[in-house]
This record gives sequence, structure tokens and C-alpha cells, in this order.
Amino acid sequence: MEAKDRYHHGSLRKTLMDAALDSLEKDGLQGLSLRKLAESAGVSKTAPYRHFKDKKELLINIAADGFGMLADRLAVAGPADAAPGAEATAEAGHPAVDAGADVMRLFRAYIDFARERPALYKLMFSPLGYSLHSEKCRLNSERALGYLFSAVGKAQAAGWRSGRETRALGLSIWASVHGWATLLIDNLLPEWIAGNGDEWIAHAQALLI
Amino acid sequence: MEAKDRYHHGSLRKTLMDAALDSLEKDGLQGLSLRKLAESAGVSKTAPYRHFKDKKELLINIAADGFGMLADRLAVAGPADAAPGAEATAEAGHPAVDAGADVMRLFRAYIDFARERPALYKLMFSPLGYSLHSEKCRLNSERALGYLFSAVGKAQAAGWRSGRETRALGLSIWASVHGWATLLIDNLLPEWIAGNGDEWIAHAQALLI
DNA sequence: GAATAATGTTGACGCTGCCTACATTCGCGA
DNA sequence: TCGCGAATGTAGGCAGCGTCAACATTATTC
Repeated sequence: MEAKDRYHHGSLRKTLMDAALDSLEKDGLQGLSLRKLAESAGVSKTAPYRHFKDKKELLINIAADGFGMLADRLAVAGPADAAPGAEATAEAGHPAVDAGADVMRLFRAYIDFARERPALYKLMFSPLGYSLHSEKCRLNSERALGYLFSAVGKAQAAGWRSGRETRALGLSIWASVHGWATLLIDNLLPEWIAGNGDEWIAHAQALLI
Repeated sequence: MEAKDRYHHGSLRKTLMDAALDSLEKDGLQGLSLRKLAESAGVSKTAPYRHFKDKKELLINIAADGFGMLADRLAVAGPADAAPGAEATAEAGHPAVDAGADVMRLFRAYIDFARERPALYKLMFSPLGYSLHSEKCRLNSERALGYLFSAVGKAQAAGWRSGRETRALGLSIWASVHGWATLLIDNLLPEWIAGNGDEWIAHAQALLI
């Protein structure tokens, strides 16, 4: 925006991260190259190495942010009593009526996120196993899963599948939602369900409800 | 094995496919390069292009074979009456007792396959969307899923979750098993479940049973 | 046996990640 | 205010990759 001809960029790290996210959305993980990012930031091809040890480290940071975004989404879509101004609905008091509904809302939010940012979601769960090597990745993913697990626990307390161990049920739900997300993203489902709509929900409920 | 100095390889295509599968298991998709495959086959770097249009076409064929292998696995692990010599158990006649057991056996076989050949499994469901672009891929994957769906249908006929639509339930089961497979493969589960053992089964049953 | 198709080779191009050596600028302590 | 070290950016180069075009060799077929 300002003088472009100064030696130091000023905020190259953030610029590269933003550009990487854009590139991911546009061309996928395949099309993301450090050199292109550098060029788009108006900087030489090796400048990125002052901020990231290598390409993998950049991607790990992107993935970590992705888990953060997912966690934020789930937080917003979480159980009513976790959202601000929830006391009202709590007072209204129909606790056990739609016990599974909260879980289903998270399920939905999770998949919405994955479908909005498919390349990012794939990166987050990519072959390189990013989430294991980064503390930030681990923390954010644990936060995201935390919302899911606590919703499952509360739903159980309200009578939904109360017989099962919460830990086991939570992991099963996670596996299920992750499976749906990847199948939807990769367009592996038959046409009568793979559209952009919510037809998948009716099917997913066959197992969940 | 024989004279190595003849101009034509004789079975380069198959050799390349085998080498590709090996490379996949050993170094993952990342480490697979056409040039290395060519060299391991004792052939020049561009020779593979006489048998595959490009790298992607090779991988699509590998993926198609993978779906074939998966289908074979599921066929063997399928409902007892589909296996040879099953009349005996059928005569014994406890049809509805463990209606979900057949589904669970397929579930197990599916995940065993994925864990034995993680790189191949990931390729089969990789970002490139292989299964869509190849007839062989599509047919083999449909065969594999066919076993799963028919097991679900039979289990329903025997009383297991009989209220649900088979198509929806089958897809949900597939999403679930696929989710478990990828989470296990990528080591994203907590240590207390991610071992090589079958601890995951107890957890998966929390949703399935 | 000659024409033709199938198969393999050579050399090159552009792209990539990343290394080493060097240049510029920033920020802090004297 | 100066100067020095740290932070940041640049230039050039290397090896590996997928792929293309041109050419060589062998198999097949009339």
C-alpha cells in the first residue's frame, strides 16, 4: 500500500500466511509453492526462509490456524449454555427434549467448515501428520474436539445414548463426522447426496439418532 | 532375471505398477517419483510415458487396484452365506441373534486393510479424486461398497436398526468406517487407542451397536 | 523383406525446495 | 549519537522432479 521499495517488508510472515491460505483455497495444496508465495508478496524466493524453517513449517502453522478456526466455529455452534446470553433459554427449560440436537448442530458446523475450506481441512488432516508436530496444532485441535466431546457428554446427561462411555461415543462421533467431511469434500458420494445442500444430514442421522 | 541388456523390457508396465506399490508402502505418496520407478526398473526416465500418459494415470491405476484389493478383502469377510461352505452355519440357524455381527466383521476387515496399506488407502481417497476419473476405479469401489451395503441390508432384515433406510444407513456406516480408518492411519487418536491393537473396536461400537 | 507400430533413449525446459554467501536495515547499549 | 550485532532480505546455484520433442531400436504385419 505504501512505499513498495523499502528493503524490509514489515509484516512478511503474516503476508505469507494469508497468501498461503488464499493459494490453498484457489489451487489446493498441490499448487502451493513457496516461490509463488514469495513473489506474490513482492519478495525474493528465499525470503520466506527467514520466517519458516521450511515449507512444512509454514503448512503446519496454516494447519494450526485451521484448527483454531474450526474450534471457533464449534464454539459458536456449541451448546446453548456455552454461548453468551444463554441463561434465557436455560430458564425456558426444556433440557432433555432435544438432547441430541446440540451434537447435531456441532456435526453440522463441523461439516460446513470443511466444505467451505476443503483444501485447508485436507491440509489439517494431511498425510504429513501435522497435528502431532506442533504444539499450537495440538492445542487448537484439542479445543475443537473439546467442544464436541462436551456436547456429547451433556447430551448423554440429558438422556441421549446415556449407556455408552462418553469417551468412546465422542471418538465415534468424531470419526463419523470426519468421515462424512472427507467423503463430501472429495466428492465420493453419489450425485443424489453430494450436492451443496444438506441432503447428507438426513443420511447421517440414520446412524446418529 | 534373464538377459538384462535387451532393448525392450518386456513387461515394463507391470514392473512399474509393482514398484509403485512398493514405493508407496515404503516412502509414501510423497516419495514416489516416476524417475525413481524407471530407474528401479532399469529403464530410462521417460520410458514410463510409453505406458502411462502421466504420473496421475499411473496413480489412478494403482488406486483402482487398491479398490480391487479392498473389495476382495470385504468379499472374504462378508456375510457367512456369501462364503463357501456357509450352509452349515445357515442350518444351525440363529439368524437374528448377531445381526450386526456381519457388519462389524466387514468394518473390521475394512480397517485392517487400511492399516496394512496406509499409503495405498490414502492414495485411493486422495485429493486428486481418482475414483471419479477411472472406470476401473469406480467399478472396484462400487464392488467394495456393495459388500458393505448388502451386509447392512441383511442385518436390517435380521432386525438390526431395521427402521432406517438402507441406503442412508449404509452411507453412514461407510462414512464412519472411513473416518476411523483415516484417523487410525494418521495417528490422530490418543495413545490409549491408537496402538496396533483392536482397542478402537470397543469405541466404535459405542455408536454402531 | 519392407513398412509400420510399439517401445525405449537422449537431451532439454521450467518448476520446485533449499543451501551458501552476501547485502541492507533495525534496535539497543555505550 | 554512534556503532555493533541481530534480524531480515537478496543473488546465485544445486539437485530432483514431471514432461516434451526428437531420435533409436525392436516387434509385427502385409
